[in-house]
Amino acid sequence: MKNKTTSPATEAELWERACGLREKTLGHLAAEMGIELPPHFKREKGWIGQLLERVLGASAGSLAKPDFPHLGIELKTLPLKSNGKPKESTYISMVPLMNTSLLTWTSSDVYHKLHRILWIPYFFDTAISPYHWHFSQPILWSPSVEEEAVLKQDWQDLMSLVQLGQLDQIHARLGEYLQIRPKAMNAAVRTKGIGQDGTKIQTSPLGFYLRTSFTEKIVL
DNA sequence: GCGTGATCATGG
DNA sequence: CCATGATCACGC
Repeated sequence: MKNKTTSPATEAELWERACGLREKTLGHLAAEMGIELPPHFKREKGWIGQLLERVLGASAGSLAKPDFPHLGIELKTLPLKSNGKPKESTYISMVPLMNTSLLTWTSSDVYHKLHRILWIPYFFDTAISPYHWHFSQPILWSPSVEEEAVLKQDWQDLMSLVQLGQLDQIHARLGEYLQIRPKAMNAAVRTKGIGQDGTKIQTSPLGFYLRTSFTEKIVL
């Protein structure tokens, strides 16, 4: 992708740009940026997110950052079903598996990423070409006090399993708003973690995700 | 290998 | 139909 928008100076400017996306099609937006949809669209799972980074002027690439560092705002695309509800869970960040003893909720990646999010919803529909998919009304969101209390509890519960060497007991059914699922190229990928006896083991990389039922409350 | 962007594909 | 567990692409 070639064209890249300059970074928005203020939250208001970012919001203006985001609202300009409303009702636009994916194909139209790509054309404006001088790029084409990839031929194997299904395999390029992050393509829309990366397009929006460019369109809205987010910081480059895969650095560990909020997408808009000076604004403290994270950018997330959100696929919607035809009924307007989210189709998928939302990836937030990797689960730290080593050296987590001093980590707290407010010092965690999850806390910082969820502090403020610009959601760009779009209608996901495999019955038509992705070229014709429409963006919807953007949402600038921060968790309520009540929501953050639950998120914090989920994070603490899940992280305690990580710290206690109980990785084998972690699965996606745990957590009310937050869940942990694999996050890797495939199931053969290994990283270091804490095992049952407290020693270092090789294990699968994991990620924190927001449940679809939680993001549904955001878009409704 | 790790972290960014996520959705895919199948079993229940 | 749906969430879980698995997977895809890319930068460095």
